[in-house]
Amino acid sequence: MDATSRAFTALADPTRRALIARLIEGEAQFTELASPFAMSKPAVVKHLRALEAAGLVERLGTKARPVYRFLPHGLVAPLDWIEQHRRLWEENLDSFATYARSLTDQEGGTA
Amino acid sequence: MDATSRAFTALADPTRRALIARLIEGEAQFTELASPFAMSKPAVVKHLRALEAAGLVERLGTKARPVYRFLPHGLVAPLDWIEQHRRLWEENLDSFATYARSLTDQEGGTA
DNA sequence: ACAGATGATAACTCTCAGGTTAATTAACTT
DNA sequence: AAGTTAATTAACCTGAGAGTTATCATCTGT
Repeated sequence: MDATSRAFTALADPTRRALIARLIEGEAQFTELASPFAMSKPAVVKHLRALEAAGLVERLGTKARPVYRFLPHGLVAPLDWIEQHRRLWEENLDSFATYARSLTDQEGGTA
Repeated sequence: MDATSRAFTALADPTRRALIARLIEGEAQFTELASPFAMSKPAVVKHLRALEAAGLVERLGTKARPVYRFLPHGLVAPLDWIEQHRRLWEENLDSFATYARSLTDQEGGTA
């Protein structure tokens, strides 16, 4: 699976988006990260692993009491994809407008 | 499922991203949309349904020979989410920098 | 009217994501 | 060193996603 797909997949889950939102406030231990959610702790662990795999989060400190940190670079791939395609869309609109105008100018009539 | 999750889910699949990229070039019928892909036609139909459900694509014209069109508004929700959280991250960095500077200024030492 | 092509649906398989409980590991505390 | 707690891993269940083939419906052209 490519990096862009992994990033979009990671962001597709509301629990994972909430974890990111929390980590933007600052680093946190697992217990604090898991506390807002109704689900079991292993479920939260899996979400954190998905975020790690997508490069959105890293684990620091000891193995038994790690601290989780947000990695903003993980947002670059999905952001770039969306912005590039929005730009392509706008350019396409421009070129269509230019084309339509050239028709109008040359032939003096609407289709 | 909320709209943001649907949009990110739709964008998580490379086939669906390729369909969007094609539709940005202009409207297209089903056969043309499906032709670049190795998979069967029903598989492409399902991807198009996912894009419709996410508000990224609409179907126009007759039911039997529809034309598919890209809907740029479908990119708004995921783009907003990413940009908002990137902004929050930057503000958080700023506030941390401000806080750290205030400590340095007042107490004249590094922690 | 009917033959061919186009697009969609039905029904099925298979894999994987997201959840559970129970067991395990690793660090602190005393 | 023994016990406690925090975090993870193991093993399992279930449902949804992505694909298949076969069938059906609807236009189009002659």
